[in-house]
Amino acid sequence: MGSNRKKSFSISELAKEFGITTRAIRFYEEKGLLQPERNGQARIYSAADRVKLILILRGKRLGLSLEESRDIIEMYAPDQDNSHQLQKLIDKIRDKREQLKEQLNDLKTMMQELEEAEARCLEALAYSSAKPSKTASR
Amino acid sequence: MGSNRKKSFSISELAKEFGITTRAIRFYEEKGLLQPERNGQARIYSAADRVKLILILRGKRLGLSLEESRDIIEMYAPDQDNSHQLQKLIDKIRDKREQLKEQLNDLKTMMQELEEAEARCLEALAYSSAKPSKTASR
DNA sequence: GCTACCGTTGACGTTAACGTTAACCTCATC
DNA sequence: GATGAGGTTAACGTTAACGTCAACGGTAGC
Repeated sequence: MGSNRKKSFSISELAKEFGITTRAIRFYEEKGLLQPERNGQARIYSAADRVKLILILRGKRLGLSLEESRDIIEMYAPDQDNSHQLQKLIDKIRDKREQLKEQLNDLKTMMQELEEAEARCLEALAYSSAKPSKTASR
Repeated sequence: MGSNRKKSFSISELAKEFGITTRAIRFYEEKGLLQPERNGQARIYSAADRVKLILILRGKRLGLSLEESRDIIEMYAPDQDNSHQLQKLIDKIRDKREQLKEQLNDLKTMMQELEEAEARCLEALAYSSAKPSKTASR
């Protein structure tokens, strides 16, 4: 482990680490997903900001919109203003977990079907190589 | 049981069944995901077309693009032209399965973290209702 | 023949999530 | 003091995935 224990990061450091552009990172800020400190003009990202970025990118891999990712980030760290709405937050978390459960089912189904498709292909391949009819086998 | 055993469907039937618009269905055709028969001008969708629609919508729930869904649909039913490229197809299927595996991991992690977040919220809720300090509990 | 309903083909509008370009600042270095 | 490597804001461009008209065609019922 190495550079993970840093306390702050520049925008290009993060961009390079996660393989995205600085433009994207600024865009996430524009959309309220990040609120980095400033050193004069320049942005300074904390370790917490970096974690938020990780959450954002994971969200993207799962097909979440930035707004959904923002919601989820807020679920992790309810701020003081909202913490009296704890019950609402809990409901939101449960909703999202339900959605993820359905997504999980979709995912498993699709994986299984692809597995079957692969099996069929392998079979067809074995068959065609055993009995090369039209396309000559060189 | 019921209307699933039909052999053909109108565009509005499918739209209603899946809660999407006819415009969307025509768009999928425009993008090469569907190729319904015609009765004069009108489109007629077969049971197979309906299945493809199901795959498309599942793909969307998983965050796939229409192009990715089209690829996957082709994986299920390799056409004659491509069947001599069976090995390539198998590779594509394996790639996609690898992607889905990673997505599965992301999903599980996120679910687990949300579970923990929920637990923390519940704890905070119990604590604040045992000791109502600022916000009165009415 | 008129109306209602379902379908069609354009064609333009919209939103999300950035990409791209321009014009500028700031600091270190040659 | 010119140059280069990073950073900034502002503004327009782009792509995917449709939404939203507009204008029109077939047919079933009155």
